[in-house]
Amino acid sequence: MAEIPKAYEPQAVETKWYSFWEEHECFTADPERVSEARPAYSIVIPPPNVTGVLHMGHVLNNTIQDILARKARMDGKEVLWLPGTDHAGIATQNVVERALRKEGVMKHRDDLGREKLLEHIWEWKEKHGGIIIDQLKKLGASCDWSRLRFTMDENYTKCVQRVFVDLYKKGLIYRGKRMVNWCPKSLTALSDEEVIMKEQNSQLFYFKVQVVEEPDTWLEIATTRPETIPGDSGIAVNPNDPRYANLIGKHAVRPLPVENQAHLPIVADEHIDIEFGTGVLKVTPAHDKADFEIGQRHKLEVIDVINANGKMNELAGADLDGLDRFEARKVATAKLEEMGALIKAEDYKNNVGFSERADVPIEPRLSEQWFLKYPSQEQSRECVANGALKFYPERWSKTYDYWMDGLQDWCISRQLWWGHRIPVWYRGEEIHCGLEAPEGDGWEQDPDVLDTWCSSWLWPFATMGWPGDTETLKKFYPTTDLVTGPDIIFFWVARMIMAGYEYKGDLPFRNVYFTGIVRDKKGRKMSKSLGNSPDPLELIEQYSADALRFGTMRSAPLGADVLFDEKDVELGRNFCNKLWNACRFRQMQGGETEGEIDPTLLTSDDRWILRRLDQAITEVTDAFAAYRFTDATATLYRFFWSEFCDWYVESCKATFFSEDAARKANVLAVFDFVTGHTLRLFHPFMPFITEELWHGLGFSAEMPDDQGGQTIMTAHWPKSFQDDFKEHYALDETIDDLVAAKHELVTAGRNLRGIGNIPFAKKIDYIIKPAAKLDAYEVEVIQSLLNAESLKVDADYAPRKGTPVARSALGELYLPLDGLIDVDAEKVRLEKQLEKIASEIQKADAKLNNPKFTERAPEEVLQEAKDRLAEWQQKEQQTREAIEYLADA
RNA sequence: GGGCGAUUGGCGCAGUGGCUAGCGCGCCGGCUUUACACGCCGUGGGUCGGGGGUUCGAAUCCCUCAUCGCCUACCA
Repeated sequence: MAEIPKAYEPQAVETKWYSFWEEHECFTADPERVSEARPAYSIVIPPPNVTGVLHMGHVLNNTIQDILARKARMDGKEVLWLPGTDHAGIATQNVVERALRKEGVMKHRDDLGREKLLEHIWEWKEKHGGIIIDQLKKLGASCDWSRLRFTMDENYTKCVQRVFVDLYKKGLIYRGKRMVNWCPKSLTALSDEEVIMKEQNSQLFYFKVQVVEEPDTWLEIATTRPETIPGDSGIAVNPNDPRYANLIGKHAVRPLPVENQAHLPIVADEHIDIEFGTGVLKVTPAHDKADFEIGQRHKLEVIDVINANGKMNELAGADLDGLDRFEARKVATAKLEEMGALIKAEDYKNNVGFSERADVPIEPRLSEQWFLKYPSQEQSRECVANGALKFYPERWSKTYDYWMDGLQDWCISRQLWWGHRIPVWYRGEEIHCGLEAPEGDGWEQDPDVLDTWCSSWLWPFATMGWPGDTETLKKFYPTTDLVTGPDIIFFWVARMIMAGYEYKGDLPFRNVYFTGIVRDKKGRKMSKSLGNSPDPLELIEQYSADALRFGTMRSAPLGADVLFDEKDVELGRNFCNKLWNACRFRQMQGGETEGEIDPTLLTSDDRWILRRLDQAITEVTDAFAAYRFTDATATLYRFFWSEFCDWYVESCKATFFSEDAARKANVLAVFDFVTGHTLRLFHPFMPFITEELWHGLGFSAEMPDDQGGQTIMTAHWPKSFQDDFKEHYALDETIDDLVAAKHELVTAGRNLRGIGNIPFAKKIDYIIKPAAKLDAYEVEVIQSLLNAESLKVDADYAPRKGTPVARSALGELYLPLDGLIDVDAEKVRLEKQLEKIASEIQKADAKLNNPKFTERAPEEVLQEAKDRLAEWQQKEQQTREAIEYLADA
């Protein structure tokens, strides 16, 4: 047995064990090992962006996955945790382009051209793509790294293309000219999910237009976008609006001087909100989704006045031509005012869609794009509704269902270079969709690439070698659990489910655990600009990975956001230290670990801690089954610190310092039994320190060597004790009462020192008057826990009236103080206590005097209430006596 | 506009019909007690967001109001 060093040095220990696990292939999944006796457990990582660095969200997410994977291994399952990274189209291209501009390699991507830019991005990927993988290893992630995947691996790319071609042939993918969300900065179309609505402090401008047929009539219109007036091709009112009924079918003239000064038809459309503004809408079909649809209904002209880059064009008129859209808004407003058409401008809050990546307002734009009609919609809705696929917390299934109910076709083409190129070729009017370029000359491949999510929605099976019918796929698909954030429920989760049904005929995972969002302790979202996002690597450096994991899990309840506080990590660190020192203390006692427990030598404390351990095993195991990791950590914390260290270990000291070798050996055996179980219960949460201590205490010697290494990783998950075990060791309930009474007496006894302000270190003499015969062992332990010089057992003890006393079911514990008491302070304390007792008695009385209660409450509830009243009355009597005594003193 | 969630001691949370509403951190007081000051011992501190109802009994179930958060939405 190697000696456990005095100070825990996590950095060296963590590196050592991670290498050990990797060398011994502890993370490797082998489909051949899967059998009835050894079921498969699988989980695919939500692939982080290949250029990403580890943040607190990853820590939370991957710690949970690792906990699940490690627990599954201890349950005897063959575990595949499949890792990988995502090429993250726009994000990555942005990052690399920015770097290249900074380095002066290019000003704009057109300077380099497609091929060259892609070379640079690949180069970047090779250089930085491994960073986050190394960081996950630091965290302790037990992924099967031999299967590391990337969404632009050759095989993966083939999957993406194959699916595209298939859906094209099924008629589910089509090309069309539609209104899309256009990002004027990235110069690409975006899906609805990539647009984030943000509330803006805007202005609502009221201006007037003249009705052509009735020159005396002016219509007032409210708009937030006066710069698009040149793109207006109609005026719309609600058909049920009496104010404007007589104008329908007539025309109006734009106030802005533009080349094309046509008369705009006034149309009636149900979509117009009578209440809003003036109830009159200017219709700009080219620059607003709703307007486009109104335009379609009334055959209005589409006048595109904004270019792809967000600048106005010549159709906007000479005044606005070439201006940025926001600049143009100011100019247009000034122009309206100059013309006397502006009535007023009022402050107004509205929601504007922003590009998720480029963070600029998106521009609705008519554009030729590829769209996808979602496949397997019915099955995908059904599996969540009927519980075949479970969401944790369950309430997200409503969100899911709501979205599935209103599915809109997905715009999948992106005007980018980094990504999977669309497998379609054109030659004149001809079009070819296939895995290979068509035969013959003159074919041009579509320049666009696919939305990133258009590859990641295949992740669960594409990473397992699909479309080949591989062993991995057969054994590990569908996966067991998916751990991800609810923010990508539509982006990713829903789409994976649909792809899973469409291509594997089965759901992709059975359970989805939605983590909360990691916020700072003030509840704010973590962000670079706020600077409130700690670097997990620094936290690991300072506190250890185990501390970070435990601290995070301890404050991350299922279904709630995580308010991250570095204090939590500190607590994790402190806990590791406690664990470490408790094990060190064990080792300092010497003795072998293989000691068998002799049931005849078990003390009440031994039995009690075994019962507590059994309880902890049940609680932690149940918590796992319900994905309640916070509960599991709370149980472990309570059990190990409050029950094992604070009471059991302290009780053991009486034995350890005694001369009784047999008794000592038996306590050590119990101690080892408990720590052996505890380390295993902790292992999923704190893999490194538990492995170190497992070896340090010599438990590894008991391990089967079936994976080329002796490791706690494959030790069996503790099971709740069987009845025959409990019987053999006499672990019956009566133990709990005895030990609880003992603890109560000790705590109360320690409190007696408070009366005279006697420091705990001072050895003093207590006298105990036992209620029944008290074991010599119990007396010894109580004396030790009280740090008493002596503890005299005297069944006939007749204390002087008012001697401080502590009581519990075990008996009475006296501390003769002989004039050390501060009479006044003590009196105040007792008076206060009396008030509290009186109020409790009143409550209990009221309850028992209520005939409805006494008639209808069940017998045991009634009895409890009676007992409680009696208890309080007794306390009242005792307190009165003490006060009386003080008055005499 | 619709939906979801939250509201319990200073802070973060547990507690879904019945013990005196718990826990962690913090606060306060005392301790170099033979593992651990990243520690030990102990004390305070809450009319469970407001109001109403159901019930013998409500933090817990129902109604209502308030505040906060999240998601969703083509009110320009």
